[in-house]
Amino acid sequence: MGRPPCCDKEVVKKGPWTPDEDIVLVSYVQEHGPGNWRAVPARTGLLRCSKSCRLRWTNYLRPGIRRGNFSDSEERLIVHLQALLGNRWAAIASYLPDRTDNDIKNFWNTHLKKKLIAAAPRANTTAALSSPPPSPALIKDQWERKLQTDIDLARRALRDALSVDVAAAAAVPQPQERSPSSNGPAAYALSTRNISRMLDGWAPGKGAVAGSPTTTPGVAESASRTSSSELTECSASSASNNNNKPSMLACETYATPVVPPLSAIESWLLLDDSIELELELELELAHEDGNNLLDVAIRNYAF
DNA sequence: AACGACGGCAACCGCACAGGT
DNA sequence: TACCTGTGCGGTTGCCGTCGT
Repeated sequence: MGRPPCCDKEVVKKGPWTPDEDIVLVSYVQEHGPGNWRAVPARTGLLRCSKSCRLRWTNYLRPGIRRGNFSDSEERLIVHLQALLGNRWAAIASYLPDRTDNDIKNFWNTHLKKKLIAAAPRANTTAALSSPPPSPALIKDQWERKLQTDIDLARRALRDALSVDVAAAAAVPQPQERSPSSNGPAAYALSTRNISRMLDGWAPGKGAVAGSPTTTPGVAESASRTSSSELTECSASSASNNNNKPSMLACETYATPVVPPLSAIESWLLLDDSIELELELELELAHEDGNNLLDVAIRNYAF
């Protein structure tokens, strides 16, 4: 299988995106929906690689993205999901639909990793959070196969848990909106935030998947959890207005992604520390005993 | 005030995979 | 079935702002 043709054969611009480029990209996506990224540079005149366009959209311009401070519950959720799923950031991000995988990855690498390392003296088992629990009884291949099975089972059960817990959705802690005063340093970042904000009113038209740049099962799960959100087509004609005003988004109605009902999973994931240590120990034992992660979780937390 | 070290984060790179032909 | 193309994903890089000296 050959490597896909890369844009670097052409003259492509690299580096930070400018507000003008963002507006061009946003306008294009409004009109055509996300996808067919290969056509974007050609049809918009952007001197950007198609991959760069996609990345810019999915990680920054896409509606419904929340940036900035991670709440404590988000932090703990990430830690536990990372322990379960490993560095599968897209899968982890599917459980935090308003966060991008890139954001979560960066947050993990810059904050959580250090935090866990700093907390290591508290419990040696914390190391298990950043790497699969090694079992002397299992050789690497066996371990990996088993891990994959465990992940699949865990994800299925998480999905089930989420689907039956709608009633508890109200209990989901709402992460704090980042205040404008805590914005990043760059004035440009501010402007892109504004672009993102103005896109809150936008929902893709037919054939476009709202806020779902990926087709991974995890995202599909995320999408299923937003099924109650109302999606309405936007007026394509509005996209021709390029004056960077919110009014350019002439959607009749729109829906921001519904925060998924996470209380059941959170009640399991957001354990207190003492329970957490017991669980980690048992998870290691479970691997040696041939049990799966989910059995342990169910046995302990019975969701 | 100037400079260097450090940290955070946006963006890039390259591989893997899925779907179409 | 094999190949091609588009897209997704995780790892890594490099820029830029902040902090300390």
